[in-house]
Amino acid sequence: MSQKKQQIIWTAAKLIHAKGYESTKLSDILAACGIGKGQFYHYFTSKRELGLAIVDHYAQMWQDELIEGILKSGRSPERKMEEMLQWAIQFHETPEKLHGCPFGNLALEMSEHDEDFRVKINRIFSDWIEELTQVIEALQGEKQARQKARMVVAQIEGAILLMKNNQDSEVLLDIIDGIRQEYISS
Amino acid sequence: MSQKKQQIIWTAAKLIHAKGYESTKLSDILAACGIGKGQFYHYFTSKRELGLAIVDHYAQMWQDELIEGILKSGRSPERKMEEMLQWAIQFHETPEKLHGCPFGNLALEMSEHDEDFRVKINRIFSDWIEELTQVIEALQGEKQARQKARMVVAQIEGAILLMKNNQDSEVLLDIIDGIRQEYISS
DNA sequence: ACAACTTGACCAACTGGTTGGTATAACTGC
DNA sequence: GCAGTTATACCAACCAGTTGGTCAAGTTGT
Repeated sequence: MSQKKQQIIWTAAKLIHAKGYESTKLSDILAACGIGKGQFYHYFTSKRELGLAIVDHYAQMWQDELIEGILKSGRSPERKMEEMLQWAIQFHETPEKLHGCPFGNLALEMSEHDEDFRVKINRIFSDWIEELTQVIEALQGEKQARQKARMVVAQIEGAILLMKNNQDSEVLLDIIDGIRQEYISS
Repeated sequence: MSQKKQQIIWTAAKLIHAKGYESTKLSDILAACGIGKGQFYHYFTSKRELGLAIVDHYAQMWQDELIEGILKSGRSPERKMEEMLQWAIQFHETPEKLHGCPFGNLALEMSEHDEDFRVKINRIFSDWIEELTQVIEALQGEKQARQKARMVVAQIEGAILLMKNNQDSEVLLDIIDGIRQEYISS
């Protein structure tokens, strides 16, 4: 993949994260990338292809940072949990506006209308839940570990949603603290 | 408010819930309502006015069913919690496609781009958290009751998000069951 | 008669995608 | 080295259809 194509994906990813897929028009993307439409279509066959590439882009980031970098690391389960919580804060709490979670946003926007989007996003969540299940087993044993992993993932995603609605990260921090108390400080 | 206006709001609410605000075009709404564009503009000054009316519509529904009907009822706190969980399932799990939570969906779509939407939606979540705090105080005491209420609301919203992404309600049921075990079966 | 309701053509701007063409870089054969 | 060829990158006008909103006119109900 060419450098230019990567750049377009990166730039468009930020736009779509901020505004959503449908609300981000091709003209917005072209302007932000500083390219013409013909050039865009040289690299992508459609806006949809770009959208899916953006999901892959974020998926790779999460795979590297969260799955491989934290949950599959050799560190202790307590450490993993704490790092995951810190990562969730860091990833989603930016100095400017609070856009929410790219996967959560796209899941809600696209899941019913585009199966390819839904499946890609679902894979991310499933991987997260799967790896977190292992961490929770190590922390509290096998009993209902998967259910708990699901609950934690849901809680983080829900917290991010509330944060976005509040346009204030305090609620995310509060909820993350509650999760921490339940899994690490006990 | 006239009967016809109510009908338009009701019909459009279902559409926007299913497809999102931006993706639901005025022409979709007109077709579903069986009215002309001029007629639409007789009742609403803009699509945005309709959108806000739809938020009010759902807010009233939640106020009646969830806040007044469950959380502020005279029943025991255990009963209230259980009914809230049942309500959350019932409200969001429909036989057809799983659209997710109207407030969650709109919160993610509109919070950064329309302050009036954000504020209205935020009021719903705040009311919910406020009333749930009282219930949790009655169940487990005052210690960190608000944090816990926030955690439960986040968890339900996150669970709905995962359900939508999975297009399968099993994950919602699993997480609701986990919440139940934490607050009622203990 | 008049307010409320309804109609549907019209509007300018916008939408994602198409197209023919130009510019530039890389390659090939002499 | 250089002209010619090919491949890649880039441009912007064009396209048909769509978008939310406007408007003059007509119909219905009281």
